[in-house]
Amino acid sequence: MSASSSQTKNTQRERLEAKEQSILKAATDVFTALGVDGTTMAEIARRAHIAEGTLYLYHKNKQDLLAVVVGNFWAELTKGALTAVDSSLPVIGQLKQLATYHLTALIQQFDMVGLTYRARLRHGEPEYQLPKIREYVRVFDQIIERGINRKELSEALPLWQCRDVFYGSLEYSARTLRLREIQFDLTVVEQLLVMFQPYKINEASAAKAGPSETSTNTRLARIEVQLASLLQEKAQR
Amino acid sequence: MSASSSQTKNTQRERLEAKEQSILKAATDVFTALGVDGTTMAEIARRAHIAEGTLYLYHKNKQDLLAVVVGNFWAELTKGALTAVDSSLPVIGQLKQLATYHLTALIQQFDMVGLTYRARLRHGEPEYQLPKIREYVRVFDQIIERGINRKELSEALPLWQCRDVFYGSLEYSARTLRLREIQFDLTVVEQLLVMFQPYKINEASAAKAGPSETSTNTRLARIEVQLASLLQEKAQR
Amino acid sequence: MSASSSQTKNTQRERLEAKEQSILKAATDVFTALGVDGTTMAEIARRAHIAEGTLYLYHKNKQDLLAVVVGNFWAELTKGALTAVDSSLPVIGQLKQLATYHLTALIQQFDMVGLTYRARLRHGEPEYQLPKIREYVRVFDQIIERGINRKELSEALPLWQCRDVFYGSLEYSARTLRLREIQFDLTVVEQLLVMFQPYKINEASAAKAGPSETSTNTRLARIEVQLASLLQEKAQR
Amino acid sequence: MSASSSQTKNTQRERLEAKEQSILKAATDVFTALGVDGTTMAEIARRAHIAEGTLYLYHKNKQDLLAVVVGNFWAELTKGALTAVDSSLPVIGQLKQLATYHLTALIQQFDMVGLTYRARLRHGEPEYQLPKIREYVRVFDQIIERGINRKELSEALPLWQCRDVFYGSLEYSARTLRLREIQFDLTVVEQLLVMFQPYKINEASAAKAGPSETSTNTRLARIEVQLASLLQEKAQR
DNA sequence: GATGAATGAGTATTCATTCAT
DNA sequence: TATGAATGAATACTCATTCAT
Repeated sequence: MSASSSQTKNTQRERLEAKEQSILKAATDVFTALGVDGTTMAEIARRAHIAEGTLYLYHKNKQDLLAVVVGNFWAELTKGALTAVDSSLPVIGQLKQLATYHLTALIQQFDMVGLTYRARLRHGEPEYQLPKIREYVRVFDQIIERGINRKELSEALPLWQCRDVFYGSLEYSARTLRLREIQFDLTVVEQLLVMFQPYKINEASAAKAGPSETSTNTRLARIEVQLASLLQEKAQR
Repeated sequence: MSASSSQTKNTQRERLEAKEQSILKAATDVFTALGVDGTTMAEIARRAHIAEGTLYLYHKNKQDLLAVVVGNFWAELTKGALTAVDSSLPVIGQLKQLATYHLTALIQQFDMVGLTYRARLRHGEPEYQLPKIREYVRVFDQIIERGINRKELSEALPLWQCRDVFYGSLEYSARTLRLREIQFDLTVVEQLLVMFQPYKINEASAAKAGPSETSTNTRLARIEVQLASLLQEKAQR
Repeated sequence: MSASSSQTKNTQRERLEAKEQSILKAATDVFTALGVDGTTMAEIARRAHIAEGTLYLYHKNKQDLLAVVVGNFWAELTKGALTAVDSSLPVIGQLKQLATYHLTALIQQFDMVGLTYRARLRHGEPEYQLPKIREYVRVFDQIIERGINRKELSEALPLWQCRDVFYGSLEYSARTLRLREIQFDLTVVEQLLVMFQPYKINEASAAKAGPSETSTNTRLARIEVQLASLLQEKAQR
Repeated sequence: MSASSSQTKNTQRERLEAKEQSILKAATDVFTALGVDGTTMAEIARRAHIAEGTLYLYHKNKQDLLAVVVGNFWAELTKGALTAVDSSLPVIGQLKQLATYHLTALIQQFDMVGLTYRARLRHGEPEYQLPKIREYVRVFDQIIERGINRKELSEALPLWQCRDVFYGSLEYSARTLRLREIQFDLTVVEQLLVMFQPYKINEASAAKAGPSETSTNTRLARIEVQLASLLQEKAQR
C-alpha cells in the first residue's frame, strides 16, 4: 500500500514534471520563433496543451517564464561544454574545444542570444546577470585555473578580461556567421587562441637557449599586457 | 523677392531641421532612459514640444524612429573614431586608439547597445545590419587596409574574423565593465592587440640581423625581471 | 474669419461637451442598470457610440468615471433641493420640503445610493467623502443656520447629529420604501420633524400667555377626539 | 463500543463544527480587512488552513459565504442586543439601551455595514433582505410592542417608519462618527429618543389637568404625525 | 505642415469554481 | 470528506497610428 501510494506520488510528480517540460518546450519554441514581443501566453499554452491559467501555476509571469527558458538554455550549454572539453589535453587545446563548441552552439541557436538580452532586463536595474550564465562562464574559468595549476599558463593572465574577450568575440562572430549563413569558422577560434600565447609557459624554453625572433615578439607582447594590467590596477587605486 | 523667398525657404528649412533635431534628441533621451518598450510616441512628442501626429510627418513609425536614433549614434561614433585615430602612427597604435575610443564610448553610452539590438530586428528577417554600423565598422577595415598597404601588416590577416573579435571583445567587455562600474580598462585593449602580433611585419627582421638584436634581448630580459618582481609583489598582497 | 474660427472653436467645444455628456449618460445608465461589477467599459463605450479608448481620454479609469457619475448625481440633487426649498417659509416648513424632496429623489433613484457607497471606497483609506455630497449636505446646514439666525431655532441644536439623523433616516427609509414599492411616505417626513420640536423657539410663548392659548387648547382637544375616533375605526378594520 | 462510536461521531461533529468556525473566522477577517473584491477564496482557505476546494463543501460559493459571514454578524448583534436591553425598564429606557448598543457596535465594526450592502445584492433583484437582519430588527419591534402593551406607548405609533428612522439614523451616524474617529456620541441617541415623545402616554396626564406649554407642543406633534400616517394610508388606497 | 482627438486591436493576468484522485 | 491542480472566461487599459480640421 505504501508502495502503491509511493507509486501514485511518483506518477503525480512525473506528470507535473512532464507538464513543466511541455511548457518549457512550448515556450522555448514560441519565444525563439516569434521573439519576446511576438509571443503570447495564449500561444504558449496552446502549444503546451494546457489552459492559459495553468501557465501561471508554473511561472509567475511572462518575464519569469522567459528567464527560465533562457536559464535552461545556458544550463544545457554548460552541460554540453563540460562534455566537449577534454581536460586531459593541454589547456590551449581545451580552450579550442570550448571555443569551437561555444561558437557552433551559438550559431545554431542564435535566437537565444537575443532572448538572453531580454531576459536580463529588470525593471529599474540596468541589467542583470542570470545565474545560469554565471555557471556557464565558470567553464572557461576552470580551464584557465587548471592551466595555471599545471604551470601551462602564467599566473599573470588577467582572468576576466580574457574571459570577456573570449566570449565577446565568439558571440559577435556567431552573429556575423549567422548572417552570412556560415555554419562554423575555424579562423575565429584560432585567432582567439593567439590571445593566450603571451601567457603560455614554454617548458621547452628553459631547455633550448636560442632566443628566436618569434620569441622576442611573444615576450614583448606578454610584457605589454602585463604592464597594462599593472597600470590599470594602479589607476584604480 | 526671390531673395526674401530664398530667405524664408532657408529659415523654413532651418526650422524643419531644428524640429528634426529636437525630435531626435527627445527620442534618444526617452529610448535611452526608458527602453524601447517603456518609450511611448506621446512622451517623445511631449519632450520635443510637438504634437503626436507631427512625429509621423518626420518618421514613418516607432521602429523607424528607433532605427534613426540608433543610426545617428553610430554615425556620431564614426565621426569620433575618425578623429580619435591618428593615421600617421603605426597601425597597431591606430588600432589601440580605435579600441580605446570604442570601449570608452560604449561604456559611457551602453544603453545604445541594447537599442541597437532592437533596431536590428525586422519582422520576418532574423536580423538586419544597419548601414550606419557598416560605415562604422569600415573604420577598422580602413586601418587594416592601410597597414597592409604600408607593409606593416601581413596580407594573410583574416579581415572580418579579426574585426569580429575586435568589436565583439570590446562590446562584451563594455557590458562587463559597466556592471562593475569601471570607466575603462586598458588591459582589455592591450589584450586585444596581441591578436595582431602574428600579422605584424617586422621591417628590421629581414633587413638587419645586427647588434641591436642583442641589445633588444638584453633589454627585454631586464624588463622581464623587473616585471616578475612586480607581479610577485602583487601576488603577495 | 475670426468669427468662423470662433465658430469652429465653439463647435469643437460643443462637440466635446456633447461627447462628455454622452459618456456620462451612458455610464450612468449602465452603472445603474448593471451595478458596478456588472458594468464594463466596453458597454459604456458602446452606448456612448465611441471607442473604448476614447473613454480614457475623458476619464482616467473606471473608478474615476464612477466617481464622476455619482458626483453628478449629488450635484443635480443639490440643484433640485435648492429649488424645492422656499426659504421664505418657516424653517420647519423648509425642512419638510427638503425631506420630502430628498426622500422622493432617493426612492426614485435608489440605485445611486449603492453606487455612492462604491464610489466612496478608495484603495487604502476606509472611506472617502465625495465633495459633491458635502455640498449637498450643506443645503440642510444652511436651513438650520437660517433658522437660528431668524430665531426660529435654538442655538443649542446639535447640528451634525441632527443632520446625520435627518439624512440617515431618509436614506434608510428610502430603501425600505423601495422594497415595498411605495413611492413616498409622509409619515417618515413628519416623524423626522418631531426631532426639531425641542429646538423650536415659540415667539408667542414668552410674549403672550393670553386667550389664544385657551382657544388653542380647545381646538387641540377637538382635534384629538376626532383623531382618536379615526384611529379606532382603523384599528377595527 | 456504541459509546466509543458515539464518542467518535461526536468528535467528528465537533471537528466539522470547528472547521466551519475556522472558515467563518477566516472569511470574516479577510472580508473585513480586504473588502469583498480584495478577498479571494484562496486567501480564506489559506487562513483557515484548508484546501480551496474544501471551502465549497461548506459554502456554495463566495457570495453565499459572504452572506453567512454577514448573517453571523447580525445574529451576534441580536444576541448582544437582547442582553443589552433590560426589559423591566420603561420602554424609552430600553430604546436608549438598544440605540446605545447598536451605535457602539456599528462604530466598532463598521466594515460590516459595507459587507452587508454587498451581501444584499442579488443578481436581478434590486436588493435582498437578509433573514438575520430581520431578526435583529425584531428586537426593536419587540420593545415597541411591549411598550404598547404596557400602555407606555400609543398604538398610533407608526411602527416601521419609526424603525427605519431609528436604524437609519444610527447607521448613518455610525459612519460619520467613524470618519471622525469618535467612539460614541450620546447626543445622537438622545436626539433619536425625541422621536418617541409624541407617542409617550403620560400616565400623569390624567392626574394633573394643567396643560403646560410643553404639553401643547407635544400634543401638536403627536397629532401631526398621526394625521400624516392617516393621510398616507388614504393616499395608498 | 501641424494638430491632437479618436481609434480599437491586442493581452497579460486573475480567480471563482470544478473534479479527478 | 478533502485535496489542490487545472480551468478559461472575462476585462480594464495602453498606445501606435490615423485623419479630419
